[in-house]
Amino acid sequence: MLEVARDLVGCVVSHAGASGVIVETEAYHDSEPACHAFVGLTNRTRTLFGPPGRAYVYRSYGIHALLNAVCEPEGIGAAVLIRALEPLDGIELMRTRRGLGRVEQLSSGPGKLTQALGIDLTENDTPLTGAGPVAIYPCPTARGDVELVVSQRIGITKAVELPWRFCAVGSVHVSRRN
DNA sequence: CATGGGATTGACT
DNA sequence: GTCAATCCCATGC
Repeated sequence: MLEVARDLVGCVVSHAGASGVIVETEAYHDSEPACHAFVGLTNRTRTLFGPPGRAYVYRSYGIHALLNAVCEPEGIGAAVLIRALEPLDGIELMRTRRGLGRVEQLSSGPGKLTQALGIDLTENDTPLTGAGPVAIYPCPTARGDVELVVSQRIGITKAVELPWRFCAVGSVHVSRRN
């Protein structure tokens, strides 16, 4: 799971005419209380405990949709939260969806990037492999080898100490800089 | 069936 | 720096 979180930085996520390069991720696992799957298998966490390579999308604070990639085998509740993107294609469409002009603010946060890509709860439990509406794949240009900085996860109240956040060094598109 | 708490954001002091 | 918006869902009565 941590390996997936590291590998996803530098990959491309695309949906509905827009795409971006992942510059920030966080890992979550059912063994620690910050993870939704910590409470066990419920209707909400069904996707998390399902097969890997699918999207877990949920509503945060009643307002935002947050995108995760489920990443451990079926029966283990673990996922990687996609926290920020560097816009790649469909930037005008992203601007329209976000109602903003500045590229640095189009997708520099987990709620912002789903809005920019047009992702909502209907994409929950769909495959990320290319067979579904949301696709994640390696960056076509030589962007794969990114230097990472590891830190504590953001915006949570439990298991705050785990160093499970991964950011691309120097990116101006991460949600919060060091 | 009622309640409370978020893996956030943007507006405002 | 503070704070409200807003809804899904797990929990408890």
